[in-house]
Amino acid sequence: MKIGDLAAKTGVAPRLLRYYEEVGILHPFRSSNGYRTYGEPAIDRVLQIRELLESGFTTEMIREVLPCLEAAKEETEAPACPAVKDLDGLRRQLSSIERRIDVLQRNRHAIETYLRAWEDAMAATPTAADGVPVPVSE
Amino acid sequence: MKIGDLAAKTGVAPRLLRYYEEVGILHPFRSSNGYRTYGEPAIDRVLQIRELLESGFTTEMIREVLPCLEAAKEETEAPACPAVKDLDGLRRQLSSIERRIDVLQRNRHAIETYLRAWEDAMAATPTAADGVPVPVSE
DNA sequence: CTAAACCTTTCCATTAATGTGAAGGTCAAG
DNA sequence: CTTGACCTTCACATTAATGGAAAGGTTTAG
Repeated sequence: MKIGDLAAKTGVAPRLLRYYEEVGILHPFRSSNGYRTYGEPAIDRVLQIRELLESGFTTEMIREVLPCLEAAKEETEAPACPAVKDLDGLRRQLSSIERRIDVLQRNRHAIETYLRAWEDAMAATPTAADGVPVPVSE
Repeated sequence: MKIGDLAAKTGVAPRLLRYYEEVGILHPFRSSNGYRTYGEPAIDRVLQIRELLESGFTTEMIREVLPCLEAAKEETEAPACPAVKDLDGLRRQLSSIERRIDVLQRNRHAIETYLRAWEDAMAATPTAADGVPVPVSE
């Protein structure tokens, strides 16, 4: 698969696929003409990368955790050794992720509460066309 | 409270406090000499901003949700009206947050699994000083 | 064979968040 | 009144992620 094909299948611009290689999170082969060549697994890997980037990971964090995320997918009982180099780094990543889940959950809850209050108010109150409740004089 | 005090109490550089004002997520008063003046609530607000930034929010997202997060804290039954301008934007933020929680949880789980497998392997296997399991010939 | 549609590398631009320094105003302590 | 520690604005630098164009090689279709 050439870079354009992978771009088409993932919706990620060729420019970015080259960038991901540059920062060491994607490792295409090269065919004799110098063209990058990707296998099928690259599709999932790129989608995974996008997902992580959109969730606020940096490419550096991704470089650390991606090998282990992929190793975790293989049903091998004994862990393969890709990320062995820094087990502690991995633990730090893990607690960073946990902190962020926590923040996200707290804020999700606050927004839900706020939205629900608003929706209740909308249901109980005459509203103008723009959805803003009309003040009720009493 | 002047900018240096707030910086000291939050651990956030004055430069950044000015930046947060510039992008509209922090709103100090000005005293007659032109100095920025912050009240006590600014401390929590700044800490909240840091937390959100570190969890991958942009200042733009923060500008959208912060008023409502603060409104949600007040126990007022009827929602105050700060973020009224874009209730739909808020719903989009909410589902974006939910997507991200999802991604984070999936990856937390994968990393936990991987780490646990590694720890088990370490416990069951002779290890060298650097913590890397020694291959056992059989 | 040629033109279109790929691919390559290189370099420059942009946005967000942040760091840093210059040039100058304010204020409190000595 | 002067000095030092603040504060102000303005401007430029940097890093990460991304966009884009230039100049040139390859491949495929006609």
